Amino acid sequence: MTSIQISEPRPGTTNAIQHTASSEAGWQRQGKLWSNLKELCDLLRIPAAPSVNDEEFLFQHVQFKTGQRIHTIGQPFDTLFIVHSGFLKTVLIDEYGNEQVLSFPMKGDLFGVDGIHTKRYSSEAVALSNCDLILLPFKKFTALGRSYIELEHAMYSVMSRELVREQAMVSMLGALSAEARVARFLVSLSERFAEMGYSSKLFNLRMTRHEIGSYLGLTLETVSRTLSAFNEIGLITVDQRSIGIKDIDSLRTLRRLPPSSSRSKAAGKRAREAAARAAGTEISKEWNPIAAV
Amino acid sequence: MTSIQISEPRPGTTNAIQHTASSEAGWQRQGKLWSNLKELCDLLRIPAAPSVNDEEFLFQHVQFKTGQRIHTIGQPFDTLFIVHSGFLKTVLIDEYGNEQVLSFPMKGDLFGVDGIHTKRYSSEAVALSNCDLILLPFKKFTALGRSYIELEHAMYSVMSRELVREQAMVSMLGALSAEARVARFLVSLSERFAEMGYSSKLFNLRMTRHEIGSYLGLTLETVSRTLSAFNEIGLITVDQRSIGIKDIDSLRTLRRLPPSSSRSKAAGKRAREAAARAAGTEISKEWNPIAAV
DNA sequence: CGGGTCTTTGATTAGGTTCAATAAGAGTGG
DNA sequence: CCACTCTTATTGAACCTAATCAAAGACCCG
Repeated sequence: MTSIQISEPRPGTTNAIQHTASSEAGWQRQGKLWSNLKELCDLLRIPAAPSVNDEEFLFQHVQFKTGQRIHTIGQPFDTLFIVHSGFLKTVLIDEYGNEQVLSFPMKGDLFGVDGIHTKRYSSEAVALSNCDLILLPFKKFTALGRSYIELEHAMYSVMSRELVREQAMVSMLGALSAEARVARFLVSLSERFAEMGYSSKLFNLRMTRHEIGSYLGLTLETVSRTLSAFNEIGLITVDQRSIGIKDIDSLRTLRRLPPSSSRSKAAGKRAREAAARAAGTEISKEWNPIAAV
Repeated sequence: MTSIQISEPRPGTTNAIQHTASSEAGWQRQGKLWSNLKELCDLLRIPAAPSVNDEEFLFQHVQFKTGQRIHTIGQPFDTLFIVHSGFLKTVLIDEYGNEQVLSFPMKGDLFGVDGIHTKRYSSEAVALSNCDLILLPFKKFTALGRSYIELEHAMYSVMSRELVREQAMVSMLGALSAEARVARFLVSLSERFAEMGYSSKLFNLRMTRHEIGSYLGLTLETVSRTLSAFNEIGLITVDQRSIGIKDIDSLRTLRRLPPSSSRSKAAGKRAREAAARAAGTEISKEWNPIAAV
């Protein structure tokens, strides 16, 4: 959104979480200061623990501005975060300082989980827009889990969901073409926006082409070109950060023969069944990337 | 190892877990039938809950033979698995029947976690060798967690570790060249074998080139060629499934400029620091893939 | 308005896939 | 025990997708 990105002077360890809700009066008007358990569960899209409408357990909100870093790699872990509003990215940084985008957390997403194991965050989270986050002190949370079984289970569930998401990501990176990746990315964004109550047909990207590329294992040029190509064949409209979805079904089914790998003899069998459903052969030579699935 | 692979007629839902330890007498001699909590924690490489040397909680072992399927996609979830001995693979299967290998669980690894969220396994696990697995009925386990805090925390920890592993995988697929992926794969295998008490210098691959390729997002040909190339320049020796590690350090530091993506302006700063350490420039044009890190 | 960031588009290159053919094992059965 | 088959592995040659290099345009914010 803006150009500040990462520009913040790396808040020392605790500093990052000190933007308590009581500062920056202008911004906080539109955000709540505390949420109860019920709201948490709703936000996380997990069956709310009905027994715990208890008002005594409240979780603090914190606001971050575009470009601010929520936590850094190696910082001692003690808190999980739930996105109440806004958009972020989580990134890994290699020894050359290159960023690898891992996820784009948005409303209802949990992040910080990677810190549990080593007691230090293994990734970095940055606000891509002004954000309202809910703090989940891990100790407090596990303690609560012991009293409220549903909550504990919810935690497992959310972590499992994250794991499945990562698996899907691995699968995508391992097996899909550039166009298919971009297409799926758009579809998943569209669906997320729908869930959040925004338009699924017209929305603004909160991240740069570079960040999308990193997330999808592509270069920013390829992302840009692919979006332009989708635009030309009428699947979407593109104007900078603004995306209009014109043909979600084509986007959803767009793919190309996996770059190979995969196909196993066992696959042969299953492929035949699948092929039946799929009906119609694969893609012509021309620029017509839409498989008839 | 053998050719049975996946050939099993897809055990109906419950069938898969019915190889109770009391069948197949010949094989079970060499495996334990039950493990206590302490052994579980040791196996999982997590700080053992010292208070729970309790002999009353025992977990059943189950044996699987090469090629047998432990669980299938969509099968109702109720059990986690810990590998006591043997080698497996977990795979996702797309609509064309293509396999995407997600992991190669071995001694001390937990799998089945992806089933928690949807109550159904989202992946399939297959034995690549004869295996001895420990069953962790999820209900029983969470119940125990409530009594033994350390155990609950251990579960979070292991799940977090899995998540970090997946993140590393995503990062690798998104940013590393084919040679670097294969090199890292060999290094991680070597390290795992060392942990398990085997030789880190000479070992047999338990999986096919095809499976490695799927895991690394490459074709089997590329894997084969890369191994041959490593062999030629003396990093390893290869003879079919047998791998000899000759220069682990070169394998560990081998990489190539990320295919792009990544490099951000912020990276510029960090890159300079990193470059200092890195000292020495990148790779010559010739086939000399070893960076001087 | 000016500098910086982000995006688009073109031309070229190259890493990795694809197709194809051969070889090497492993298991089976006569 | 050897022939036969099936799976797995190796290697070559051609092709193609996506990366790289380069340059210009759009947008944003001070």
